[in-house]
Amino acid sequence: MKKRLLEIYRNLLAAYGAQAWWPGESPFEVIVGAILTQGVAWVNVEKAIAALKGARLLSPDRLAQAPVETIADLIRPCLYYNEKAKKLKAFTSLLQDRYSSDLFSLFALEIPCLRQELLSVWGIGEETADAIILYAANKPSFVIDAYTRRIFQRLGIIDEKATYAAVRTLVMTSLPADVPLYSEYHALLVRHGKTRCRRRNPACHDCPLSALCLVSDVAVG
DNA sequence: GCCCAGGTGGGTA
DNA sequence: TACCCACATGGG
Repeated sequence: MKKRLLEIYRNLLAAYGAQAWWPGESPFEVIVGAILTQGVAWVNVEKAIAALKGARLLSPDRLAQAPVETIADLIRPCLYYNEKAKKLKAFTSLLQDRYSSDLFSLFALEIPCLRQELLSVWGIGEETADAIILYAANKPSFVIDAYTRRIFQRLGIIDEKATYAAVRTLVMTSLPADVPLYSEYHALLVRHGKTRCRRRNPACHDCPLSALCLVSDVAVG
């Protein structure tokens, strides 16, 4: 499996080049982006982050002090802005209550503890937690998203019923725990997914991964 | 007008 | 466990 996953990685890298993820000027900005991007295109997140910056609210303390209504209004371009304003507050509350608003105290935890701590926050699920661990804390935790599942499914690597944990474990037990590798791999999967493996698209023929596909005639969707 | 985008939580059977 | 729904903008 290791050989196969690395082969996929190399093909994607050759086809699309390095993706330079995650865009963000600070770890906190990465976290905010990770929450705001839930179920929404990144262009919308950029607008929201710009608005938060403009209002000088892009820091744990400032965000913790700001009313949810104010935050919601600023992040309106993102979908579900009321929900997401609450999620941002939930995270800053954790940071204040348990880590004296110090991000690096939180990041000092080992990956399993850090992951549990993040998952305990309302609004942070597995994908968001792993994105924060990988791209903000710079620790090796592979991010599984809808594209990853779809692509691996169409390649015949995973079952459509595979759980998040199962896919993540498969990848993490096969690949070395390497932050640059995990970062780039996830970014490339998203890039490929956007280009080729959208929900309604038929199977990938004529694509960088077609030679690696174990399934001859993949079902749509 | 329609589809869908770098998800999560809560409710029901 | 396994679905189903709410959340509710903006670009192609």
